[in-house]
Amino acid sequence: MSNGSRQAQRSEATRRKLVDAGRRLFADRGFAAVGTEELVREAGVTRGALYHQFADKADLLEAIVDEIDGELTQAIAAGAMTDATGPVEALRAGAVAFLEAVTAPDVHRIVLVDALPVLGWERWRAIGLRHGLGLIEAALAGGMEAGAIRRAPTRPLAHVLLGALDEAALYVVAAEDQQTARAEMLEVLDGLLEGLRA
Amino acid sequence: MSNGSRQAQRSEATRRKLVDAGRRLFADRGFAAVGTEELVREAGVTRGALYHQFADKADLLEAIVDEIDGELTQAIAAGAMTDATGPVEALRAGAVAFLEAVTAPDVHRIVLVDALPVLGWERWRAIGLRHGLGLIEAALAGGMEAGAIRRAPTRPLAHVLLGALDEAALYVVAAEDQQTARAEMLEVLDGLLEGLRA
DNA sequence: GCAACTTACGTACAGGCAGTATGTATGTCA
DNA sequence: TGACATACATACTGCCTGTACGTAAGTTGC
Repeated sequence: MSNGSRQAQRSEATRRKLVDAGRRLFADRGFAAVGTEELVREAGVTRGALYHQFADKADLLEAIVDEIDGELTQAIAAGAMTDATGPVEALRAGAVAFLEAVTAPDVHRIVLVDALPVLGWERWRAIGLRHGLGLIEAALAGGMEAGAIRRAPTRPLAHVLLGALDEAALYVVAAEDQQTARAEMLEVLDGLLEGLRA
Repeated sequence: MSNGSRQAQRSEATRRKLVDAGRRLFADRGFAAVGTEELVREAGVTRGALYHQFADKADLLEAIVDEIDGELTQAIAAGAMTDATGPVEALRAGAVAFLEAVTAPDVHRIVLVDALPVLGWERWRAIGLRHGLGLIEAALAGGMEAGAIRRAPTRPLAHVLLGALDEAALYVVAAEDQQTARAEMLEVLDGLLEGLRA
């Protein structure tokens, strides 16, 4: 792959425009409700560019989900979870940060609502494994190794925890009073996480 | 509502045909991949009947989800959970039954994958509250009243548990070896539920 | 038991949208 | 600098949902 070539730069620039436009529009009105015509208009390119850069509309969504998930996980891992006193505390800090960040429409609408049926569970899971799911699984494995967390199959446990977090996020976003909803959810999640201790 | 009138019977019959056909086809290939033409052909009616009985395609999906969710919850509540020795045991029995029943494609594909973005979270949640979510919440409230479960906001807790169950179901269905996946998931869920005790 | 009305369904049409085929310009490399 | 590849532009096709309108079956007041 010719790296910094002018063509590669141009490609990358249009990909950026399409991904950015997709994030905005899909987050606002949902994947299905945004036509490719409006999408490329917003991005300042043509449909030809879209279908040159991506196989189809779902492929663009996959790129968007991957980016959002990556940013989110990166921020949580590098931020809240780093200076935790132990594995359980790290997971709790991650949950707090997650519920905080998920208020942004990008995350919940695109990643939690629209992505699953469009990409199918396999592709969706594959993205998660590279990011949030992987982070949780690593934290769990580390905690078990250190004797802080009761031993259990890490992969299924990570799935279950992420499922709980996702539903918690949707609950908070849809709540009329997000403040109390978030507080209640953190209390609940805290209880679950405490139950993980060895 | 004229009850047993011949018209009402006819209406109910075509509704049944449409709902049944939808369950089969949507479960197999997903909501978006099945056109209304094929749907009514399978049901043995015409598009006119479809759009007379339901406002739109999503409205049909809502009826299907409501029916599936109702059947599932009814079966679990009347079956596994009745002869449990306590609230936590009842929840565990419910989880077992749920993971067992969810292997049928109706449930996971339609209810867990397709329904959310089509109906939106509000409508989706409203259905759940009438069935599975309501069942869990009632079990939790009863357990807290009886002192068997640690006190916590029941509604958010029910959401989180159902989210965990849903993700567990998807995990099991997608697994190559469903037997071990289900066993692992039950072990994990059991741990979470044990953590609920007072 | 018939006429006015409603319900249930059939059919043809219109708009929109995803994906493709084909053309063109720009960049790359021997 | 000429052959080739990449990146994009545009026109077109098929599909699919929802709607408008027509018709037949059923129901109710008198």
